[in-house]
Amino acid sequence: MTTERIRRHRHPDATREALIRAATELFALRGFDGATIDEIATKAGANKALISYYFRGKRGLYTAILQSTLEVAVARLRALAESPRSPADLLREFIASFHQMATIDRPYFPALVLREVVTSGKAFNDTVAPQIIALLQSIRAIIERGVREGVFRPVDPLLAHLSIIGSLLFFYATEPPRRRLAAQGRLPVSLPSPDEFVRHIQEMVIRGLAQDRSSGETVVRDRGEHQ
Amino acid sequence: MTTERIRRHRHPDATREALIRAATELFALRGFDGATIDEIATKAGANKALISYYFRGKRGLYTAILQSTLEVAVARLRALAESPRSPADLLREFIASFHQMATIDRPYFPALVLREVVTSGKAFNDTVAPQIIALLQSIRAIIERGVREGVFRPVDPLLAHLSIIGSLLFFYATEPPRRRLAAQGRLPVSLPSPDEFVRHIQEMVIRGLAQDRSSGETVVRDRGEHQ
DNA sequence: GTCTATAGGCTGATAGAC
DNA sequence: GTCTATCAGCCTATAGAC
Repeated sequence: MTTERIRRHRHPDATREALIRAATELFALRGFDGATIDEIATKAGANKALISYYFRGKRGLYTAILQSTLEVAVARLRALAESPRSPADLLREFIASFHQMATIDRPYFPALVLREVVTSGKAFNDTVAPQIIALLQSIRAIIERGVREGVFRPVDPLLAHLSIIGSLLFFYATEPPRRRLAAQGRLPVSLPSPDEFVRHIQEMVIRGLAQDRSSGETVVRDRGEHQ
Repeated sequence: MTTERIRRHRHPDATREALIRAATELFALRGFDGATIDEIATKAGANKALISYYFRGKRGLYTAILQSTLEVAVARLRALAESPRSPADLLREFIASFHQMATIDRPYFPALVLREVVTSGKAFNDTVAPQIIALLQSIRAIIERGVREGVFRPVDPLLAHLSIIGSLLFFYATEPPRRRLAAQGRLPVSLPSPDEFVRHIQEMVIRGLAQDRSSGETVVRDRGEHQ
């Protein structure tokens, strides 16, 4: 009974998934060019030739990771955008959901995506762009509904999308270096918890988008006793 | 009268500056590892050996660019933070100033900085971190004054700083790919002008930070005729 | 499926002529 | 200051044994 048989019996694609996990972290940390297949294989506890075997090379591994990561984000947000709840609630929940993904489910997702968008490398046109546009469409639907219903001021949906996504990606992608600076005692302020960030960005977005009180024709009860 | 003599006579460090200009763009576009000294030299119309001559190698060129770029940003923001004008005005002006820098003065600054912060590479600790902290201190001073004066709600200055800077860096760093998508007709929305973005982010920030009306003890004149 | 060995390309750096 | 020529190192990919 060899090691290989045991491993394969327990989990069919253990090696494949180990490679994906290791590569996700290294691509996020160092970028496509900065990460080497040697490092990736070592970290995954696998042989580097298996990257070609499973993914047809380094680029294939990278694209597979990007694709599957974005798919999850797109599916989540699409489901949210179709919900009939209030636009403000949906944005709040989107931000909370992003937080869950960026800290628990896919910790390296923000750095990975941020990097790829800035680079707009070879994977961008076919793999990334359509997914980014799908994300935009979902946010756009929520915002436009909010504007129609008179709870948001009339904002450009693309601009709103960019400022929300930009804040989120930037915050989570820069968490590791921020933690490092804090640990070295070089930050002049205390580090807020991720929960505090979620609340902060929710407040900034909702307040930033909110329709001015008593200035529209839709808002009527400003000083009423109940609601 | 050779070509070299003419060039040197016109401008002492023409080659040095051509290398910096070319490298800035390529580092911003492809990252430190993605840009090659061959490309940089060709784009600059210089010989690649001159990178070692002027900057002691590729890394030295990169660090020099990062350093000088951040210095400019830090100096500008520091001057702003020391102004006695209203905190809201200062934030508006900071955003406008960032826009000026990101579009005219140093077009590749956002992508370059965003990349370096995400990577937190070798240049980070000595060159980048102190400058980032200096930027934070300036924004922090403005925000804290606004909170003291009762015009901003009590927010964590680091969180406010991150959401402002994150939006700005992300927006300008992703402009080229966005333009490309729009040119291909693949964007489902029209592309707002940079001016519209400036106004949008100014509104989002000021509204997001504003103290709720008629809820603080500091705000007195809400309906006064003058002031 | 996994591994070893190796090929082949590209990259950054520099010695030395001009 | 600039350029040519060259080198050593590293990187990805893969053929072929197991």
